[in-house]
Amino acid sequence: MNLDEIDKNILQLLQRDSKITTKEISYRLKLSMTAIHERIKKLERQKIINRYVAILDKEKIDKNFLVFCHIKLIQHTKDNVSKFEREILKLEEVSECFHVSGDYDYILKVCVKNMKAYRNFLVNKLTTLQGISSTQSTFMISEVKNSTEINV
Amino acid sequence: MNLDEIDKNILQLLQRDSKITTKEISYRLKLSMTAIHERIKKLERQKIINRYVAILDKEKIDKNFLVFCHIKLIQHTKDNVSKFEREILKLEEVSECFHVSGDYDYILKVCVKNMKAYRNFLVNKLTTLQGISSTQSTFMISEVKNSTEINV
DNA sequence: GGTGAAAACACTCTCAG
DNA sequence: CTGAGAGTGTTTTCACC
Repeated sequence: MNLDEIDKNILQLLQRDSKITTKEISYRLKLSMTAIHERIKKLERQKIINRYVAILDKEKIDKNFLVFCHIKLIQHTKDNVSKFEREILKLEEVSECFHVSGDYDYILKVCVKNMKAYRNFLVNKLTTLQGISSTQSTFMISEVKNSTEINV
Repeated sequence: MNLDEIDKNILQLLQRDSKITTKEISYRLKLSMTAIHERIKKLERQKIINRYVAILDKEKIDKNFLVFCHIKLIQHTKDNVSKFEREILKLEEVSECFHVSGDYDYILKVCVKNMKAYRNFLVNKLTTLQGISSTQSTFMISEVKNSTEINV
């Protein structure tokens, strides 16, 4: 896993724009195309680069109503937890779900069209799951920063 | 913006794997390469596809300590808010920041190496910003789902 | 809207050094 | 790591449905 400065630079560039060519990277980092190519392939093999994805404009596809939903479970038995987590994976409105410490057990990031769609999600999907003790919704007013980039 | 079923299918495929070739898409959707190519270019021009990025494995690059940091501001004057938001953008540890309704003003998603690094971020970076009334940290125990895909 | 084909080009990938 | 060559995918254009 030992990443040198060149690897880190490559990862930074690819995190910002994965359509950048090895040619362009080799030009910027003053290395041959082959060297850059080998390094990228190695990073992919090591699964340091997990995948390449297209990021959409949430507003343009009418999914800009973002809600953080905090969930408490009734019991934290192994069965309850794993069943809940399996069900969450199936909900397409949930883009992220983290098991967390603190006042509640899970934080969900939910992406829908509007409040009506959120209500529908809450009433007909989320709260039909077994084992939920309470939910608390926090609504996004505006997006200040939303990046997939991590500083390496 | 009117997306038909073909556009939606293309967007779904590209959100899952942006390295998929137009050839492969045309095969799956039973359309010619030319048609697929034209549609992708249109989606890019319309900025429905915002960008293409590489997603890294947080664990492998030693940034798997994820914290949700809830922030309250002292005053919500325009100056305070815009200055705070500008400063947040500069913090590389903050991958996401949303202005939200509810008990606090902002939710930050912070990605660092470990608790020590988080403490350092909190003490030396975040809380040196002016206008913050309080912060509350919620730590990730485990990641259940973490997707960039949105259902179109 | 769509097809299919051809040509030009760019990038990826491999290999010898 | 480099440079060059082969292979593959992209991009554009065309005539046409």
